[in-house]
Amino acid sequence: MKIGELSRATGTNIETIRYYERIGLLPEPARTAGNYRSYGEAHRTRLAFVRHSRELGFTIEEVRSLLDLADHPERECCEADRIATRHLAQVEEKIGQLVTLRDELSRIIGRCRGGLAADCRVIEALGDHTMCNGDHE
Amino acid sequence: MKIGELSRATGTNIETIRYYERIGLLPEPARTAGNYRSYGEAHRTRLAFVRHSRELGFTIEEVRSLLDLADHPERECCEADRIATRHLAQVEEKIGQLVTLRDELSRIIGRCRGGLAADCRVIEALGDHTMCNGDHE
DNA sequence: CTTGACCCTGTAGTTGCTACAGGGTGCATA
DNA sequence: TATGCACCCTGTAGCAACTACAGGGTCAAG
Repeated sequence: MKIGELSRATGTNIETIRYYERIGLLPEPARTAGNYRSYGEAHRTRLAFVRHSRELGFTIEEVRSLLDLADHPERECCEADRIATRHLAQVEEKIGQLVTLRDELSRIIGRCRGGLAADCRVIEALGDHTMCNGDHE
Repeated sequence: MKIGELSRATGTNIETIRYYERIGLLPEPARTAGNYRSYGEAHRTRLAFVRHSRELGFTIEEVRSLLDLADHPERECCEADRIATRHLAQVEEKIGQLVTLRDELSRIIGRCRGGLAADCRVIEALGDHTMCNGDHE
């Protein structure tokens, strides 16, 4: 499989694939006579793992740890659970923040009376933090 | 006011203040004899506006537009409302994505039976996208 | 034998900061 | 007067996680 095929097969940008190789997430594949990268099924599986993890919001370093575990099936797997659990907590925190943000924005918006910026509620609210309820960050 | 004071007054990192000046979000302040930046109340207000906007998740370019409107009170303010509304939509979309993500993660996690990585549900699920319900991204 | 799609390396850009290195300023204290 | 210390200056490089070239090489079809 050439890199373009792998790209299409996994929905990953070609540049991204080469980037993953450079940072050591993907192993260096064999090369053809013309110096083209040549991938097999194992590469596709591994890249899919990486992409899926990234879509779920794991950082590259977390993906590295998860891959490391996947590569060593004889190890304890608690680490994977720990990484995922910590990540879940972060996602939940982020959701909370965004909900606060959404409420703040909703409160600010929609009061445009089509007038001049001088009377704009949005601009006014942005300048004056004390008008806020929630503590965004 | 010296930069350190402005930093404390607005809860903004000194490097960040200088960065905002460099990219033109804050005007260049007057300088003292010793070449120290010297800020006034107007600078503090403007920086507070910027920080507040950033905390609400507006991009630098959006902040630039909003500042531009704030600087021209004779203009129509609909643009501000438009920017904020678009941003609200983005925030709502992001919340939706994260909720999907959270559900996905919850489903994956917590099935660790303390065994070996070979049997790990987390790693298994990461490798196999077809186990997912939602369409994260 | 040339066209076009594909691939290669290497480097620089993106966003929004943050972190130095290597120096200067200004005020209090010994 | 010296010196210590907190603070400030410029300029550049780093972070995450890619993305986007520039400037070239490969390969199959027509």
